Amino acid sequence: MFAIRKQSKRSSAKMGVLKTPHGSIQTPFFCPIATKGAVKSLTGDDLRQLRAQIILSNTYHQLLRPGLSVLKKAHGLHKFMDWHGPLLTDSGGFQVFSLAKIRKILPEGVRFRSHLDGKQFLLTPKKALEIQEVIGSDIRMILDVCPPYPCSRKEAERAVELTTKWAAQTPPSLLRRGLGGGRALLFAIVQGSVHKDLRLKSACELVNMDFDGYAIGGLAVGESASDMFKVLEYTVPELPAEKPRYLMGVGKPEQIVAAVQRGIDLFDCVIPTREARHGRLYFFQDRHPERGAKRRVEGSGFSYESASITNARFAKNFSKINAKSPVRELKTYSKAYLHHLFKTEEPLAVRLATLNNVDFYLELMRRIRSAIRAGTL
RNA sequence: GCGGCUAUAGUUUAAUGGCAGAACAUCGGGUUGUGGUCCCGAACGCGAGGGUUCGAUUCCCUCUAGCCGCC
Repeated sequence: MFAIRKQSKRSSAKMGVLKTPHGSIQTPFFCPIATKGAVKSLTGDDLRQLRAQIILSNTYHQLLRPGLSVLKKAHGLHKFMDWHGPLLTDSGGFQVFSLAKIRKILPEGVRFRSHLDGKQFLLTPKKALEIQEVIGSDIRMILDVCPPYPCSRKEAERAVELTTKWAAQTPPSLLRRGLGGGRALLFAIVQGSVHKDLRLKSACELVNMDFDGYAIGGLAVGESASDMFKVLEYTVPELPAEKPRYLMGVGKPEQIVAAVQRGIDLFDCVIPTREARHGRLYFFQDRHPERGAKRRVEGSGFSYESASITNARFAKNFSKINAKSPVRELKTYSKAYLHHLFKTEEPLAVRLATLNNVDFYLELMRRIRSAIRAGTL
């Protein structure tokens, strides 16, 4: 299921292959986000052109729209959206955090009042798995409670308690490993905010249940980057290295590199897609890494910049958006043209920017994997 | 040519005899398991001249320009 091909001697970074029903994934990898069933503005063909390995969707949002009856009739989200590679679904646990105003945490699950029509419904751990079954995802997440930051110690304790309790309700048939090659993978999520004892407790309890992989949740919700890495330092070693480790919702390129070095195999983040829609573009700076590089990524041998393409300096910059990209559009259009598209609010602007940023993140992961292979990370 | 109305930021405009506000545009910053084309910040202005007044963008006169009528 998860085979480690190379373990770094310099750090906890490792390279491997993760098998899923819709294909194998080279690790470490990054999931572009398709919460509502599309990586915003991109098609399935676009994702193939980008050489995406896997994408992420969301239980809560898929339940609301299109809803289970449509998804059943569509024979799952893969066919519906023309994406035939691996698919990961978040459980709805993040909406406990992001939609805090319209939900109530109960012992048996989370009661949401739909942000679309006000209808109430109860999302239980069992229901979350049933929805993910209908979606047909390859990697499924246990419903968790993602507390805000800062939060009281009591709130963090309760989040761990419920997350463990709900994980323990997983039907045993879903946990038996090695049965039927086509079985979806099931991951549990470690909580505990920034409290070491709670994180260790949460990790220990979940690891004993023998899930296919383990996620670290409740980070990148407002705490400082150094607090986040402190949590990783003591939490990651508690998670078995022979199973994939997933840092949810992270992050900036340098944070991904640093997390890989600490033993993380899998990431997702809205940064590339959301920032693309706001005109913030990511570029590698291979030619002049010293000059003008906004960020140098330690230990990885590359520099990058993120810049607002709407800045005046791009108005007459006729260099290609990305001459080296595997994506035809990025090799064809200039930065000046993309600048113009944003200034005039042409929808094509969002699409080209999204292609660029997803391409950047996927290339980042390819560079990380080759650095591990080369022994430099 | 005559009469009326108007003139405030690049644009559209608000208010005021005592610090001239906004929106869009401009310039810059932000965005972390997506309720998001969003959030934050900056620069930029009283058509010209004269008068009244302690003080005029505001009241008065002249000019200039624009709009609307009438010849």
